[in-house]
Amino acid sequence: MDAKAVLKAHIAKVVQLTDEQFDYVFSHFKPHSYKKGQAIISEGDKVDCEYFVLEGCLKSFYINDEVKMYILQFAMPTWWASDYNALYSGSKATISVDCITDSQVLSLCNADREKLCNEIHAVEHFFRWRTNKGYVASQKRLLSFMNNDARHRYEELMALYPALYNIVPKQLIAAYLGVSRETLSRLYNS
Amino acid sequence: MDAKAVLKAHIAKVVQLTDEQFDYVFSHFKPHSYKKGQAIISEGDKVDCEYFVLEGCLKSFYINDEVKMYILQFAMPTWWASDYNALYSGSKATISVDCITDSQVLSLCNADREKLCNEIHAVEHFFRWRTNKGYVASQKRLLSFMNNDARHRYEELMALYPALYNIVPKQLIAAYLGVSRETLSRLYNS
DNA sequence: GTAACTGTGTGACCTACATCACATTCAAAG
DNA sequence: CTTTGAATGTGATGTAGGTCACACAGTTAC
Repeated sequence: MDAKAVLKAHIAKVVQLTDEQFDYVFSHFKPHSYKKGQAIISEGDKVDCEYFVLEGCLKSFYINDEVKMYILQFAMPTWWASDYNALYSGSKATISVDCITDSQVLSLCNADREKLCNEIHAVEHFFRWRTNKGYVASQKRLLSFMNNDARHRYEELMALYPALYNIVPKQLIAAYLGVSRETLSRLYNS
Repeated sequence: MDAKAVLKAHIAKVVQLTDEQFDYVFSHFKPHSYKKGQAIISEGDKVDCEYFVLEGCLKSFYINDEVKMYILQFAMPTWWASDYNALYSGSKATISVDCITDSQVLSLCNADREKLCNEIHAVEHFFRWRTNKGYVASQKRLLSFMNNDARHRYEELMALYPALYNIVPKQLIAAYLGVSRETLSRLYNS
């Protein structure tokens, strides 16, 4: 399935666009190929775009003063990633995004998204829906953080996204769970 | 300022509605008065509405199997609260909402919100904007949870919402920070 | 081949915070 | 004014998980 078909199917799950509307929407997306390890957004960058994953796997992450990394999100195919705070507010990136594996993505810049949302009501509806999803997922993860210990969160993650286990180094899984890699190692070896 | 004016000012910060449009939108909101301690959404309820706070203070919270409470959000005037997962998905409430102080709120039911979003493009834009805000705030809080210790999170919260210190029992602040009330007590007495 | 680098396991120790127990303060109700 | 109960403070002790140190793969670079 090509980029266009993937995006079309993704949007069609939520709203109906005519073919002309979709073609118009799609014309605002730009395809990109990235290699494993390549950065898409780095701390301090001006953030203009968000990214829709076609193939591969991205991560969005924060690195603190002690150079410890925390992963906000793994982005698999048909997921979106960016530093949304920076994207919406126009501030510099504090969240970075890079590639865990070789990846194909489509970029959509903020101005174009807003333009499309303004021009096509259904597109605005789509993005409201998508952000809702993200919001609810984020709340759930927050609760899981408060409520559950590391083992529980690990099992939750593996149940939800078993594919991650093979694709993603365990260091990164630890950084997503908010534990040290040593602790994670001890968790599943017992 | 009456309910109508408060909501109008709140929406006007984001989108422009004509007076007729706003009157129409407002006609879908219902005013409610609640007493301190009164429940608005209880675990297991069918969730039909979200709530816009005019006066007072609500909390949305989760209670786990060991009857420990975790607070997702304090809702002050002009904030919104509900169990959004249940509201959007039609499932039963796992998140509860109740009143920390006597409160005045406006309710908007899910079907009406969707209807209004569909009928008036600007309203859909408003709700997309609002959910964006919530999403970004939730991500920030998640990061703070992973990155910072309890003292840091406490100071962050007090810097952001100093008003909470006077209004909200410290038990509840602890439940928001995700620490025991004993730990919180030790934190600010040193 | 070997070097260098990145990822992972494992032991020894340390710390932030939870839990339990009880004392105290404060506010509401009689 | 007294009683009751909720909210808060504080000590003693337990534990999940962090940190540091080092060993041992598995890859990539030469």
